[in-house]
Amino acid sequence: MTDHPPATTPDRRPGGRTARIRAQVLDAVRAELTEGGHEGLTMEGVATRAGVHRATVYRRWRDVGGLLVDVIDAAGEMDWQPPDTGSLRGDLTALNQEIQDSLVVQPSFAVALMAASFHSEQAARAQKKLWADRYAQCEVLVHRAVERGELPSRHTDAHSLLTAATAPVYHQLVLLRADPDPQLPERSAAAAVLAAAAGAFSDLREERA
Amino acid sequence: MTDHPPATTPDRRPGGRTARIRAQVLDAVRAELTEGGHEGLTMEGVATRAGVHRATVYRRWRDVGGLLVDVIDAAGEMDWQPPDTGSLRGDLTALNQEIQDSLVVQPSFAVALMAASFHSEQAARAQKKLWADRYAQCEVLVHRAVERGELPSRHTDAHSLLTAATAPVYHQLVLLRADPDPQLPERSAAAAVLAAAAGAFSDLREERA
DNA sequence: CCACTAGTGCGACAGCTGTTGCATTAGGAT
DNA sequence: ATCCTAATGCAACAGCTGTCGCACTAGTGG
Repeated sequence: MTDHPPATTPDRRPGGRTARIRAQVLDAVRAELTEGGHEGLTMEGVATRAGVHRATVYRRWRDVGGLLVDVIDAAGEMDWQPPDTGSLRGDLTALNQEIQDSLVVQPSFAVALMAASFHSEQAARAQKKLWADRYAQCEVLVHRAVERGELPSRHTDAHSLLTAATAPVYHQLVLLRADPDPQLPERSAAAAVLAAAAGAFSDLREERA
Repeated sequence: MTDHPPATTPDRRPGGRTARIRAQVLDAVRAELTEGGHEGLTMEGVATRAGVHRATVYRRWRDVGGLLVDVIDAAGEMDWQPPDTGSLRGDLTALNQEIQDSLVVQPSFAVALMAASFHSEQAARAQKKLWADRYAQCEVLVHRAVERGELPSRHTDAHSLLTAATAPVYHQLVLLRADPDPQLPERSAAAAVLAAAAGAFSDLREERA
């Protein structure tokens, strides 16, 4: 067995007990993660909280990284919709507010996930994919703004604009660990919109499909 | 002994052997960190590489977090100067380029430090302080730009501007783990300058000293 | 040169982590 | 209802991690 156990794809026997134990374990992971951060995430602790034997957790998820991958994938499966307030600035502000809220809550599941994804290569890949999906979903905000005529050029790099708007929030709260600024979501969104209006993200050299 | 051993302040006996062992251990930490990332950082590995007994490392630095604090503090002690190219956009571009270079190198000591600072509360504090110092140093870029008349208002929040300029680089490379974009440093800097020129970071409500 | 002692090396130890073989249970199929 | 077997529980095990007492080395001060 060189490849991983079918943690995310319980094909063989999808029946009651297996699914039940998987749910118990994933719930335990989320609980441990939000309570004690990624530090408190132990195979032992998860097994105990889930009421499952250690060996079972080791066999199905191999290590902490495997648990995280499963949790991240589960998070990606829940449907999520970007805000729609009627204006680009409003949308980006709402998005930033949502991000800030998820990061400020103590304890923050989102922060724990980011921190933990540095532990495991698999978890990092899973989270990279999750984030790519979310940002791809958000590109519709930019397209709507272009259709409304809020942006000067049709050649606006949506991803750059979204990154410029949201990155400061993550940077302040995750990396710099600064105290949350209630005005940051709006100010960062506004700054990105102003830069976009000035053509900062116009993408004339690369036609992205 | 409830408080930590005087790892950073070897007051009692600053003599040859103690200082020599500290240097050996810190060198070993940096080497292990850059080679294997924060995953490969083990007390055992550091001790072996430094040619020192495990018990010595445990006694003086207590755990991996203690090692990281000492390394981060050492990194903060080396003097660093923000770029001075003659224009705000040039300065921010150069700064972003410097950041991107430090993050793109494989293996990246900077990324390993960030990842590792999620492990330990002490390391997180040390790095928060280091980053605050660096950003405070960079505020001179904004002040120079104001004096040159590149910015419309004297009330420009330097920290917000700097964050807006640099955050996307960190976000792309550290959190989103995207492939490095050689144009990102300049584009992000340009976007921040445009936003600042449009008054996005004017701070009229709070007079910061 | 000698005495003092902080700091280090050494080895043994407990506790924890992850693995493995075997017995048992429970979901699925005939 | 009964059998089949995947999945789990159980327990013993090796390996690693962190701690501690003791001996000794090497700065430090006289």
